[in-house]
Amino acid sequence: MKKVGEPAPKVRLLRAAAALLAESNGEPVSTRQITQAARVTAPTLYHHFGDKEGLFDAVVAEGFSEYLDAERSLPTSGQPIEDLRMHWDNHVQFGLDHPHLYLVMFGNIQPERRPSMVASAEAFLEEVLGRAAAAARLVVSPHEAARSMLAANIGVTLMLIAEPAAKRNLELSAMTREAVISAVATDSEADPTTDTEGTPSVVVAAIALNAALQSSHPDQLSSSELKLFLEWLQRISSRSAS
Amino acid sequence: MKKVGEPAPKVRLLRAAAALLAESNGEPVSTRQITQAARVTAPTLYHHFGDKEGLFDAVVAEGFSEYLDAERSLPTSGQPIEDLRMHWDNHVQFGLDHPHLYLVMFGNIQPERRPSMVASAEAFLEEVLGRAAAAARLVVSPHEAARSMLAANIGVTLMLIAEPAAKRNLELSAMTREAVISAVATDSEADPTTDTEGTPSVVVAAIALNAALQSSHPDQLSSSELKLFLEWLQRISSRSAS
DNA sequence: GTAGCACCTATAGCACCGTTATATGAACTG
DNA sequence: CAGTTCATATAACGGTGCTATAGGTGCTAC
Repeated sequence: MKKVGEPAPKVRLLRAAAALLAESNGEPVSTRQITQAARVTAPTLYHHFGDKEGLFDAVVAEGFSEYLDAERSLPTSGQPIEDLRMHWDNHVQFGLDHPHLYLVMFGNIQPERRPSMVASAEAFLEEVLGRAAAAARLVVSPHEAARSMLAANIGVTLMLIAEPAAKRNLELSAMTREAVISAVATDSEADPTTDTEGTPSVVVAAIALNAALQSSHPDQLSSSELKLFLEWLQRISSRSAS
Repeated sequence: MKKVGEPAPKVRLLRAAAALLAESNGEPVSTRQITQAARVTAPTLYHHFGDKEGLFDAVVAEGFSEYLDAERSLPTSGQPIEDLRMHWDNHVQFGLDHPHLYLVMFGNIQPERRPSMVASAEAFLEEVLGRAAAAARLVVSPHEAARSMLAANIGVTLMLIAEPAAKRNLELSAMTREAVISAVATDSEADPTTDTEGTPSVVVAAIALNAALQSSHPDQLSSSELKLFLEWLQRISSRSAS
């Protein structure tokens, strides 16, 4: 029987390691710090996890399962393309919420080391894309689409993590998201052969107009009108889910 | 007793560190290994680089300068969009050639740590995109286009590095490359209405947004807001800005 | 020359790290 | 109760990043 008030040493080790890794800004965390924070001595760590790396792997595995749980619990809107946007945004948000964990999960992947978890994430995204394919909205195979989207998603998230939180510009995410989605799927429900090249997505166009307006202000709108216009433009550009 | 044909200890340390880092598959490399390989004792390392991290930073800095040299020495084809493809592929190739270095350079970026080098890479890409913008082939500002392209480029390269060399599928790169480029630029010849150098004109962007809004209406704006928004958009589109 | 003076390198050692051989306690099984 | 197994603790080993101190080395000034 476990005591209710206090978690088992194994759990305390996991939590202490996760907490210390999250706090200490990427600098290495010693086993002594961890065991002390978990109020446990060294051999306990090695009894449960075999290794320092084993403990860290367990932390990463928990991070992945948390991420996958969040992904799986996202509702299905019925519009496959909209679902893609939701999952993309959820991925980015997870990275920004757990930056250090994310760096280990997606930024540090060694060849032949831990493809299993990333493969799971990829497989899940492929599943979502399978639904888009079933709705005849995909122009490439779900497998390739998933790889491309995940790659871009990771790149964007890493770049957002790397820059100071205050300066983060989520338009980078929205813009790249629309770029990849529009290359992989077709927006219109109708005939998939109709090309979408002539009309770029609303979000990209809104971002472009927003950027253009920064350098030259049109004289067709009064300043108050322009202010409201820019606000609406911002709303269209960011299109934050929820 | 100094041999003339032999590089200085500082250079030997740099080369030994780079070589050992490239060989030992991501596992940590000790200062003792490095100093022994460079046939030098510990204090020499600390005299020249102050720190183990200082030495590694120097290795990374050399990697970056090698990368930037390669980028800068790429010929200019005269077709800006084609240049973008070339630089994208060069980036990927660099990553596949120096996987461990690349992981440190682009996969491990800590917030507030070393943005200067990545910023240089971004600035250079922005420069290339500036030429595309000057040819009126850009739909968004060079700055945002550079960020988006670089993010996707990094994500793709990391994913390619992570999988076994035999199984690497470069179509992932080509596909994502075209996705980002086509979202950021237009393949067709220049539109004469474009006037500004860095960013496309407000009018062009407004027309694009107007067209995009015809096919899909955003749910961020109420119908009454949208009506007014479209009217203003029409006004901006009708005449060129001051 | 040689005295002074920066520079660069070596000897030897510190404090810390990950890890483990060994031992002790607790909990269940018969 | 004895036997077995699991979980934790004591104490220590070799390796690591790093440095206080001291010793060459090549220069310029006299």
